[in-house]
Amino acid sequence: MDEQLTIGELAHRTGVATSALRYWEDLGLLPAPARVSGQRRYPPSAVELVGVVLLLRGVGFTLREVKAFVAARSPDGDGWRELYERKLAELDQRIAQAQVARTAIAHGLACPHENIFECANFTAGVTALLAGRSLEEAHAQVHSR
Amino acid sequence: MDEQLTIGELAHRTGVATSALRYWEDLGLLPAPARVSGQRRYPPSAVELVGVVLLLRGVGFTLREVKAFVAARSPDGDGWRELYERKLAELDQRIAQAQVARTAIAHGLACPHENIFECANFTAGVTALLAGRSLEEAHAQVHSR
DNA sequence: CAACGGCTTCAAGTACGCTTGAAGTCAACA
DNA sequence: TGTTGACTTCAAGCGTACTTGAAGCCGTTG
Repeated sequence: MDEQLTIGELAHRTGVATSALRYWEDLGLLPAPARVSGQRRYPPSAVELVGVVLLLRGVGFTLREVKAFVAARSPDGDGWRELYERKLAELDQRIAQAQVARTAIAHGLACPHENIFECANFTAGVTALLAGRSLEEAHAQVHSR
Repeated sequence: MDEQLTIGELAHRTGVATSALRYWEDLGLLPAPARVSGQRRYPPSAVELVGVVLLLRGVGFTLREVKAFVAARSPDGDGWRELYERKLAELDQRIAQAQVARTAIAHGLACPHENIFECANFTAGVTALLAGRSLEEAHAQVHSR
């Protein structure tokens, strides 16, 4: 049936603008497809490839990271395994943070306080987040505030 | 002890650059703090406020969305409740998507295929994602191409 | 044949989220 | 008193991820 897709059809099926698809190709994110009288013709599998890009971009990876991710698989070197494991760990962190945010918002909804910051439950996750970000020099904090 | 924080101290405790804090203030994301001879002095609660911004920004909300989120709480109107519920729903979607990505990557790691797209498990989540994004007009697809 | 829709390239513009640099103020300290 | 360090404003620059516009090619259709 549909052996090959024009860029318009691919855009239609993925919800990604044709301009974005060309941009992704320029970045090396999508492989340059075959051409018929100058026009791009994509194999049906391109739909899934675009889907993977959407998925990974959607969870916070940059296009360059996504590129490394999808490109890593072709050479059967061993680098990709480490990369995948790192990405997996990053993703787990993101998920954890998203769940912290989720409970914070949910608590914000349930909590009658007008000042949300007065709720310990609300600020608990925030404080944990900050603990990993503050530039404390480890000591100098033996005597807390 | 530390009643008031300078911008440098706030930056230090949150890991956010002073330039970024000023930028956030310009956007209206952070309230303009008190001044001592021209310099900003933040209440200790500013640390948590910055933390909330970090948390929400970190899960994919834009600064304008975060602004709406934190600003919504002050007027005791009823708009904020709807906003919070919407954000909560968005967040649940993000978490779900992140988990789809997680299982996809994990499967990519476990799967010996050199072409990941040949794994149904890998593409399953992608296909679901695309289903919600494709611009199909429902009919118009009876006769393909 | 002419017009139309969809494709092509290339350059420039846009939105977001900052950072950087210049030039200056201010309090503290030698 | 002078210099140091942290702060101030303002304008400009930067990286990411695109979009938009101009100018043109190509195949189908009236």
